[in-house]
Amino acid sequence: MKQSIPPPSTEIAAAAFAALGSEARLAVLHALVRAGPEGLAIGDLGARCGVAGSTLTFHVKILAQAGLVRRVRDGRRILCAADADALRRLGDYLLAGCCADAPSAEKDAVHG
Amino acid sequence: MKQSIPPPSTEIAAAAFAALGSEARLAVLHALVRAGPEGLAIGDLGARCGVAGSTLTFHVKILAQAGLVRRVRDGRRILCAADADALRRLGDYLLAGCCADAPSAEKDAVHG
DNA sequence: CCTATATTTCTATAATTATCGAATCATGAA
DNA sequence: TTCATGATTCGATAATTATAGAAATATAGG
Repeated sequence: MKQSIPPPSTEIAAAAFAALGSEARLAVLHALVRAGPEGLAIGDLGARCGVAGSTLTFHVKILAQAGLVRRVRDGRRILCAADADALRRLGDYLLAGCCADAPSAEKDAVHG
Repeated sequence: MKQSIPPPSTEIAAAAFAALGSEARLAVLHALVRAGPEGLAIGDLGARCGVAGSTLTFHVKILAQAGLVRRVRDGRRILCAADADALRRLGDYLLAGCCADAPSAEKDAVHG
């Protein structure tokens, strides 16, 4: 059963999409999604994506501020993990309200 | 049955997300999704979103180049409509390959 | 052809974003 | 405390993006 989740404001959704709108960050997120709930440390991400540590910090912070990635300290490392629920919500946002304003079509259908 | 669709490259997906990463464009897209398959003309979009015509052309072009919106001429107007399939694919992209690299968890599950 | 309407192109400008090295901070170990 | 490691902050720079007015283009109608 699908629970009802408040729709994010346009502002928040746009920030989340903007966070994904960079090849570097999308690569980071994809690595985290593939890594699953245990996540990866910043350093591991840097090794996989080939960018400087300070750049990684920059990108991960943007993903975290957008609510798509969570960070927890583990010793001297920071473990990052993708927030699967947030990603699902964001995906659902894309077609939310589909056809609600359509003049003659059936409402809430997903048009093709 | 869900048909298998080739995953977009990181580059293409990032461009699509970047296209959505603007409040103005997200408002445009949302209006088009709500309008359904018949779509809306540039001028109608301008009226709803309160931006100048040249700015609308700019944003709609970015959405179209990202493959999220289609444009067809109708007399002296340009009708724009959201591409629901593209939006679905983009939503699916977010959790694609989920947990594939996880060390001990079940594969392809959506972690929470 | 002339006019009106709808959209696009051109141009300029303001604002934001991405990148990385160097220095700094935080943690754990000897 | 000293050292090593992992991450962040700072500062500078290059590149991209958003915005809109003015001029140009496209279409329809008289």
